[in-house]
Amino acid sequence: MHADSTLRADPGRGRKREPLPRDFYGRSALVVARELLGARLVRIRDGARLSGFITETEAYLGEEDLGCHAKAGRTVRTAILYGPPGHAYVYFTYGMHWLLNAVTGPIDFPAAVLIRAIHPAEGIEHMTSRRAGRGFDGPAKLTQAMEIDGADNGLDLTRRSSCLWIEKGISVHGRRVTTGPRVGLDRVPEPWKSKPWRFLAKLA
DNA sequence: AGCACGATGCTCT
DNA sequence: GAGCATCGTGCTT
Repeated sequence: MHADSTLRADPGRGRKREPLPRDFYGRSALVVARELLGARLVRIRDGARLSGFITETEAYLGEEDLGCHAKAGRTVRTAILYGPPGHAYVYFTYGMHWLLNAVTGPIDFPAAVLIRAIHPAEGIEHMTSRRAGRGFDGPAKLTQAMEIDGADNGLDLTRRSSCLWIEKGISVHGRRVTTGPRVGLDRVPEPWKSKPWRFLAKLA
């Protein structure tokens, strides 16, 4: 049984199985975070497709946002956030985890969308074995399942040659979207701590 | 079902 | 040297 069978097909137009274009990412991280719900995250590994539908995202918006890494300004680590949209920002945290973001908005405005969870679709066996059967709902869980790490930092998500991109997936109706405060920002001051910039999709 | 905690190393102060 | 956009285990309820 294929996981796709539980999800309705995308009725929208536009080419599927093609990386989303640069202008998709060139908008506000808030818009991109919402629009990425239901999109298909694709990873090519050993010539095979691993993919999953994005079910949870968070937006991080500029130097003013004290939850965003760019709050410290332009550094070696955050330089990618100031570059063109549509690139991967992959960073290491808690001494062992890699987290995947998509850079958004115009050049010189540091913003990104964190991809926090996927509903697996292709290459499930491969991803499950990477996870020892422990699931994909968590930003470090999906990177482990898809073998995404620091080597992927800066990749252009609009190019197939990156072996990492995002495609049009299924459309997620507004009724199935919920928002809330971003996770893990306990020591971030208000109002940033409580901004409802986390987006969750209930699929099928 | 929920909380506390340790693992483990990079980044910025 | 402190803090971290987390996870899995183990213990309590």
